[in-house]
Amino acid sequence: MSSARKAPAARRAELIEAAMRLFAEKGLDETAVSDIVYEVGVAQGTFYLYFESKADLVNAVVVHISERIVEGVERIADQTPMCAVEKLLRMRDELLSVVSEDSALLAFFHRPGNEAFHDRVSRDAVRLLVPSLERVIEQGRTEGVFKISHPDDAARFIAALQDVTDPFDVFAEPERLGHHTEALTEFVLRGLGCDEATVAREIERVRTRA
Amino acid sequence: MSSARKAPAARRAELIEAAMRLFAEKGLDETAVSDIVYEVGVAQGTFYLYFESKADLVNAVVVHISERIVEGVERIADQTPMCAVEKLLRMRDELLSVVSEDSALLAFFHRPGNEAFHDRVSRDAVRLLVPSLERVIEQGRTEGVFKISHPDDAARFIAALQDVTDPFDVFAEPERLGHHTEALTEFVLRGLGCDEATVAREIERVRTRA
Amino acid sequence: MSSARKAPAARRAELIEAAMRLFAEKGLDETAVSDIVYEVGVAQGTFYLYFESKADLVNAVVVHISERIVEGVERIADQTPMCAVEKLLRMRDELLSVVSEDSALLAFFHRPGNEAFHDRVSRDAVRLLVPSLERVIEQGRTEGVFKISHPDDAARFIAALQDVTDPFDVFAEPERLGHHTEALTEFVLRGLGCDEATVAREIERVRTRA
Amino acid sequence: MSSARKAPAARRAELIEAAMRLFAEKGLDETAVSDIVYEVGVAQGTFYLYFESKADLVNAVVVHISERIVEGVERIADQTPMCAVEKLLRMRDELLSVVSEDSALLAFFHRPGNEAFHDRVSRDAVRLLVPSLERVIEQGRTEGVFKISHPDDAARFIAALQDVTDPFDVFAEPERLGHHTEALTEFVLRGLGCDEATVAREIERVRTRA
DNA sequence: GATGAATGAGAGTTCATTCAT
DNA sequence: GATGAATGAACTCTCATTCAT
Repeated sequence: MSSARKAPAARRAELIEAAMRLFAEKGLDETAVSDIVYEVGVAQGTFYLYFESKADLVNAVVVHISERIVEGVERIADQTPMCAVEKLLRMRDELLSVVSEDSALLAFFHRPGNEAFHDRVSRDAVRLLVPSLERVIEQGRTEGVFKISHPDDAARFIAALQDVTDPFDVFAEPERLGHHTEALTEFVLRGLGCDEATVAREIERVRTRA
Repeated sequence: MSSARKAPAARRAELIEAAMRLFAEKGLDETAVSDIVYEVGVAQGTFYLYFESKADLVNAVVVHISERIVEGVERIADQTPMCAVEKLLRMRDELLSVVSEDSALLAFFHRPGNEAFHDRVSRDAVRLLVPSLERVIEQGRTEGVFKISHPDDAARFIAALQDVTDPFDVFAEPERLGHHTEALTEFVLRGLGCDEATVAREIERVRTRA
Repeated sequence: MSSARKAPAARRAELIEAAMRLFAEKGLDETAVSDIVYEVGVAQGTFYLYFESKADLVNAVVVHISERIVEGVERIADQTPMCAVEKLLRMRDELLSVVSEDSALLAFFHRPGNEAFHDRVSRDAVRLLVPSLERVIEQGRTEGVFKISHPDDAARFIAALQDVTDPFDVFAEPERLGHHTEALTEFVLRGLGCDEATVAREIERVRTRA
Repeated sequence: MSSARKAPAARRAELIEAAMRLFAEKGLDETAVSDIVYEVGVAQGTFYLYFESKADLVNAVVVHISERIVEGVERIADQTPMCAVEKLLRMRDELLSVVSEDSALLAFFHRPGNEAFHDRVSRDAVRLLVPSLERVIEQGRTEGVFKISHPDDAARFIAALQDVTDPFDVFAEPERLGHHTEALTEFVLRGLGCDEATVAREIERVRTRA
């Protein structure tokens, strides 16, 4: 296959991707290092040139996924001329879309035996999301639109709600997703203390979009 | 040890408890079936009289924990003469206390290598919690205190927020726990559309209690 | 099921029959004592009231089958007023029919994992068959129809040829069975030194019968 | 022992031979994979580099033995300038000698617990022998020396008679072997329809040889 | 960098057998 | 006679990791 010499980073990426494919197919514990090297077409020993251990690979996969998920969201948080509510809702959309549009990712998390992954990515993504969210909430307080007392906790709550891993199988049908999005928007904006006019306006926007 | 003949249910419980102790100590993967039977003082084969496999035991442990967690909460939801806000806050307290007060449970979930447990119990508990929450939210709508449009989604959000498994290490210090409880109360009540007077009153109650 | 007290011999027979059914289904090694007692509906320990060990049961099954196979054949050998050729051919028919008509027996022997059975029954049946055959051949020599020099060896050869266990899947289709029977008759009668007239006559009888 | 890296085919052969030695000593079921690897001096896992399972090794042993047995016999069947009777008798001798001279093979088959082997090798060898025998019988018919009507069935009968696995413990004493060989020769040649002169000549040859 | 045969501890699981009730 | 929970040694097989080539 691809046994010829290769740029180290490319080999590494190739191994990570093969691993993700196999984890999605067979689950973490059922996937042996030998399966991964076979998939890529390299020798058993080659694996240990790129990863210290299987656990090390698992870490790399967790980081890989978390980064992919958080990337776009952070960019939005830092876009300068945009009001907090707008940012928050765009972050929500970005997060929903990154997961719902990557069916490999969904398969990966849904696979029984990948619960450990789910948990670690979830924690990691939440951890990465919280600072961005906190900044946006703070901005909203400055703008006078959010009346919440503890922006840091609120950031955690919102991050937890956005939980990357589809807790309610909401991605299964578009209709459920629309419903869920509307309810989430209402709940979060109210939770942050928006006035009813803003809440109503944003729900209307969600509804007309679908 | 306890090798004499025993009522089947007692033996089973004994094995589940020994397993939980060891999982908390060494993690799921590092705990061998042989460790569990040694702890209980029975033969290797006895284990397979009560569980089809190690995975079957893990399921039993998940169910055992979920039930323990949800039990008290459901009782509160069904207490007849109590207003919805009161129920909701008591459910919150019950949930926080069942986890924070059982240090074995915390140890269990914190142990690296038990992420899979964490995830599965979390899902399971959320699933069990949602119907109770939904009933309470519906009650609150009837009472005119919650203005939320979608009680079912709200129930899911609240269940996810109460995530049994200590998402932010909030149980580590009492001070953080107080802070968290206050913020959570504010966020949830606002999210459900309570009027500001109620929110303020309940936050005050949390604050003075600590 | 049949857990009530029962005549010892009946219980034993019940266990042997259940064992044979399961051996036919799953093979010797894949059938556990626990499967057998479950099939009969008695407790694990009851088995050891009737058999010393699993090996003891296996012996009992071998004996059971061999006896069933050889029984009718021996009766024919000892029927007084009948010529040797007639006896030999009737023994052949009896042997073919006892196996071909008992599909359970065929299933039993065909099952991969029952090779050891096949072998032991085969040896045992051959051993039991030889004395009867020897007497018939001796009778044929006296009658002047067989010219063979060593009746004892010839008996062994014929027994081996009749090998109870369907070496060539000859029972699969009736047509093959007819063909096989004809060829076997020709070969054996010639092997025993019959004159060509007798051989031709008996082959004709086989052919017109079918 | 021989733990250094080795050509795969050599390793495989080494394992097969060690297995045969142990099977002869202790029987199939009493020989653990761990015994085999210990005998060879390699690690447990090494076994599974060369065989998928213990059953896979057993297959390999069956094939190994069958091939060894049949090899010489087939060579004789294909020797061009030789008459059918001569070929048949040489095939008989070859078959008897390959088994009688390899005491390891005899020990192997006699060991209680190796019945399954006996049976499988027997079937396999018979299967392999039939085509060669059929060709020789056909040749004999062309030469006018065999008068049999169904060469294919006859081939099967002869193969079954030659049953490699010592059905009557005939190899125990040389005298019995001589006797057996003589009787077998007589029976087979007559069975194939040789004229009495040929039968008498060949029996004489057997007798004077011993 | 790459190979892949070799490692070997240890896992989960089975099952013939026993014996107190 | 009958029970069935308990036994426990022994099994096959796995797989992350190493290292001489």
